[in-house]
Amino acid sequence: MSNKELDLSSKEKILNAARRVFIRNGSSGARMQEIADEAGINKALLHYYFKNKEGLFELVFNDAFSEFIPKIHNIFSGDGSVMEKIERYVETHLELLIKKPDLPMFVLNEMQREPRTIFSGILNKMPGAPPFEFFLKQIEEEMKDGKIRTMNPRDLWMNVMSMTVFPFIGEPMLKKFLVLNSEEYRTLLTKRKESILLFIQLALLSKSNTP
Amino acid sequence: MSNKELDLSSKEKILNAARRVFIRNGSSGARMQEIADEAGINKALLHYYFKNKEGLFELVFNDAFSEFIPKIHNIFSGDGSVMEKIERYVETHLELLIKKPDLPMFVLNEMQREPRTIFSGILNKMPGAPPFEFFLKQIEEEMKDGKIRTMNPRDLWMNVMSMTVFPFIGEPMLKKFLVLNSEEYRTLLTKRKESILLFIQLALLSKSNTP
DNA sequence: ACTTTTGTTAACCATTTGGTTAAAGGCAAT
DNA sequence: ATTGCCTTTAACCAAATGGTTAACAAAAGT
Repeated sequence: MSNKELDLSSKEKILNAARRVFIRNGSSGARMQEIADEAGINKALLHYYFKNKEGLFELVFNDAFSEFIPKIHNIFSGDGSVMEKIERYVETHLELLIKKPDLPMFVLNEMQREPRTIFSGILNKMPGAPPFEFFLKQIEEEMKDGKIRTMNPRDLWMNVMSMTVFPFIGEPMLKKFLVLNSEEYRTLLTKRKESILLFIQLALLSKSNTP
Repeated sequence: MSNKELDLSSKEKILNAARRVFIRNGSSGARMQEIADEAGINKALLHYYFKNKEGLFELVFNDAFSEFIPKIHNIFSGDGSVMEKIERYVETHLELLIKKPDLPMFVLNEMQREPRTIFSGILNKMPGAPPFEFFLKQIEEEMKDGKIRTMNPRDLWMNVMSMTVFPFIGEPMLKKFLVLNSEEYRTLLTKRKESILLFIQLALLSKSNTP
């Protein structure tokens, strides 16, 4: 239990501890006793406030999306050119990722394991097809109009998300490949926005030189 | 136990089962009994051939790198321009990833949890700094010579790896964003090589149009 | 043939782990 | 003070889990 939490309600202390432990150890690696210890309360109190491990996990997992989803929804439902939306997405997501760098590993790992019934509830809170479908069409339009270079819109979008998120998931591997220590790596991440957007602009807006 | 394994030695059957179970459930989610069942042998036999869970995990984990590391080492120690090396990397890695799509999630997830002592052994089998450092210098050279566009070499390399690996880790999320079902997604992945390389070539070789 | 070594199993064990219980504190309303 | 309600805890429990044992089966060596 961190010092700042001393005056929080027990329920809050538990939730915060659960968040840390689940994110650190994963759903199956997390121990209820460890959560209780880290919250500074008795283990029985976990079950007083929350049904069971699964229930506590669901809350933590759902909460992991709480900031992300509305912001994303906002960006892709709103106005703006493709490039503007990409810029806003990269900026917004990077900001979240730097605040909570271990969230995507946690989320994607748990999602891959079991397409739980749980997820039906959560993923339906996701923007769902409409805004994304619209964005993909918007990309096609701009390509047809010659505003950006023509390519598979889904590949473009896959590239944007990959360059944004992967550095936070592949850190241990990338550090090796880039010959950087943790501090240098973190510094690199803080300058990541400009670097991603430059790369995308070059691919989408420059005059082709290749066959 | 799959049909093809009926005539393998028990040790091999165990290793194969362990691979599947560890990759499916992670180190902490895997159960020795599940491995035994999936191998079609008695649980005690696990401990006859392998010291314990940790030891079995190590073997599986190490083996996950066995194909990757020498191929990578080969590419980056060999001759060729930056663009040629990138092409060979993307092609080689994609080929491995399509064969074993769930390996990067497994590996990166386990690496992030604990910088285990185990890893010292494995990661030292990694090419280590030398070939990567050389490649980064080679990138700088070619940039200085105007052969490819100038940017932070590490950002470039981060982008290349991200676009290659992330689609295999972020599948559940990307499927939502791209409005694709599993089959369509897999089809997209098979055409991924050309799409990544096009994107990189545009960014590195085209004439700039932007401020 | 028989002895030794290797492979395999059912039964067992100790510990861990998620979860419960019953009792005790704390505290506001009466 | 007493009642009743919410909070918190120590002790406890049953199931799951990693690992061991001792006996049995199958090869291999002689």
